[in-house]
Amino acid sequence: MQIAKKYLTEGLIQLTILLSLIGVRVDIDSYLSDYYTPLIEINVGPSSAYTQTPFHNLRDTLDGYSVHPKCPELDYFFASRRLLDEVRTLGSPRFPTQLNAWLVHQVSATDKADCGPSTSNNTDTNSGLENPGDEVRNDSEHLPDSGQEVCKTTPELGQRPCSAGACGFFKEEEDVKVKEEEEPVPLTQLAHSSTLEQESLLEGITALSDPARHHPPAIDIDQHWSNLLSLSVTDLDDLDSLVTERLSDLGTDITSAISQDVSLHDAMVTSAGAFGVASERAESRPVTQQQGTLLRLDSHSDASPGMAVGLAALPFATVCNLTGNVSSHSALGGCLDEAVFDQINQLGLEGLDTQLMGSLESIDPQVLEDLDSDSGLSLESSSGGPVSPGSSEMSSSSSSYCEDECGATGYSSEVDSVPSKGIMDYNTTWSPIDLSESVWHDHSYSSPAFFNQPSVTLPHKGIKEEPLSEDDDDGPRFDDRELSRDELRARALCIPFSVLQIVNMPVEEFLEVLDGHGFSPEQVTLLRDIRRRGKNKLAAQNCRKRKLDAITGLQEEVERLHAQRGRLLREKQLTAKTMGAVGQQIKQLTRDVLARLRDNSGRPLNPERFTLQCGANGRVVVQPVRRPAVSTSTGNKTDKRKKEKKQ
DNA sequence: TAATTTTGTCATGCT
DNA sequence: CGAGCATGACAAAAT
Repeated sequence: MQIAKKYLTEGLIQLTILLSLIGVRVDIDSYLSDYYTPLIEINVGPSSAYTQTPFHNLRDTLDGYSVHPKCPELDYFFASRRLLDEVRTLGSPRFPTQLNAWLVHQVSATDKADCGPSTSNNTDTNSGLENPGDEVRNDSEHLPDSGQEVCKTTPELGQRPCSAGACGFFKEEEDVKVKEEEEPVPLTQLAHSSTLEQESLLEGITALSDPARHHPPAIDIDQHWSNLLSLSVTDLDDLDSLVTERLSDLGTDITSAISQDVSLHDAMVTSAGAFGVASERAESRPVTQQQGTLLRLDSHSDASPGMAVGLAALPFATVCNLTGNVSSHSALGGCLDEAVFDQINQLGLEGLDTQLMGSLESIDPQVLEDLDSDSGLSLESSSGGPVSPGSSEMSSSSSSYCEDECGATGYSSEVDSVPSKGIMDYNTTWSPIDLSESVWHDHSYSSPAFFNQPSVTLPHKGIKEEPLSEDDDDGPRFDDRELSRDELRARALCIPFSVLQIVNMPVEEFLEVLDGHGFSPEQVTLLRDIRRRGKNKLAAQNCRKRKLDAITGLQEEVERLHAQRGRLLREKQLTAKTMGAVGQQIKQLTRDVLARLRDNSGRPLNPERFTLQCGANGRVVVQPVRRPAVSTSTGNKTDKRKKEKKQ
């Protein structure tokens, strides 16, 4: 997995460089950080509780990166999300669909007939997966290992290795483009001229094109490519949720939805308006022929590699979206849009999202039960929060009282991440896109569509209770014990607001609700209690989180001080040893000097009775030993005192 | 089933 | 004065 991750990361970087050459702006950091960091925070997030800070306090400062002081990490999140939103706004419409890539191989002119229609025949999911033998056979026929043979048999193949390299794994794109105008570049040559990673990746291409050297089973080749290069490109928001929660159910449909032959070269040439060569070639050829002759990116939608779907696909998803968006400015971009994005729409939106909707409608209540916390109020740090698209929507909202900018901020729980009945009824403007972007990732109560509902439209008496009671399909299975006590109480008193609404709405709106709906005193009391308990629950969670952090910090401080103490003790021992050595040298010197001195009667001085004293002016004076003896005695006394103190 | 941890709630003080 | 936050304490639920 690490190797695959390394490949994909490096591939992403190279592809980013490539795209930047053709004028496509790609912000890797935002994607990588936006995607991976929340995942980290889900599991070991250092401040998941801090992110629960009610965000309506932050709504005015998010764009300015001024976030809650307790949550400094959100600065990074919000900055990344802002960049992501900018990228998303580069092109519209946005396709929350998936796209599989990137098996790169060569297709001869005789293969056009087979490959070309495959681009349009999107419902065919076996572009390389179900017919691996055909792939190998075609490759073996048209892709001999010799580059010269490639030139002879398929004069157009010279373009494809470049495109293969353009798939993200070659650097000198311009050079290769020039070469592809002059002469075909053999695959092996390209592979040898690249970096180690390129060689590793292109090794598969060579293997495919060289049946004489490698005769692995076709399924092995396909699996190899699936593991290495089959990158299921998924929308950033619903990626991990789809993987983790619905992969088993939707795997087949995802496969069918995203398996299509997408010509990256189309996108490249389309986007590479700056390259005259590419533009000329693009204009000189019919679109259909382009699709047939250009590099073909077989989408091997092997749905099995979850990590390939979950991790590796992400950067490429953004790249694909970007490519599509940028290319839409040109004529070929239009072709690309029509040929690719329409299919993506059909397959991805209609297929996947309807599948999601259907699966959500028929979702097992047990799942809800698993997701639901005891009281429905859980402090789950939302993985999708930082990347939740709801932020942009909410930022423009003026009346929302639960602007979950960071996704985990506010009164959140997993229970509302699933469209449970009571919540679904408020979500009158629910759409598949909203679902795919928020439901699976945003584990908070504060779904944008949900909380952006004007409060005026909310209070339909019993509107929350209706679905709970009227559900014929799974209502009875939605057990009451899954509701929190406050939810049950609110239900009992027919309060037309959810607990999270009550807790998250601003105090002004809360007061308006209390005054303007004719609630009974019991209802008002319950509403206040629900709000107070919900606030306090979050406060308690934050408090505990802070306490744990404080404990951790103190433990680290203790360790640091222990290390410092050991260091100081060693230093003290060394100093004492040095001082002892110096004292011995002084004593020896004193004896030598005194032995050379004589008293008034000409006798040598007794070293036991005299000593040398160094004055402040540098003069050395002979003194009787008494005074030094006194001083030493006092020194001993102080030492004894110190020792006693220590004991 | 007991021990431990987690979580929700209440009371209280403070801003 | 009320709302909200912080936190200790307690109890119930979960592990």
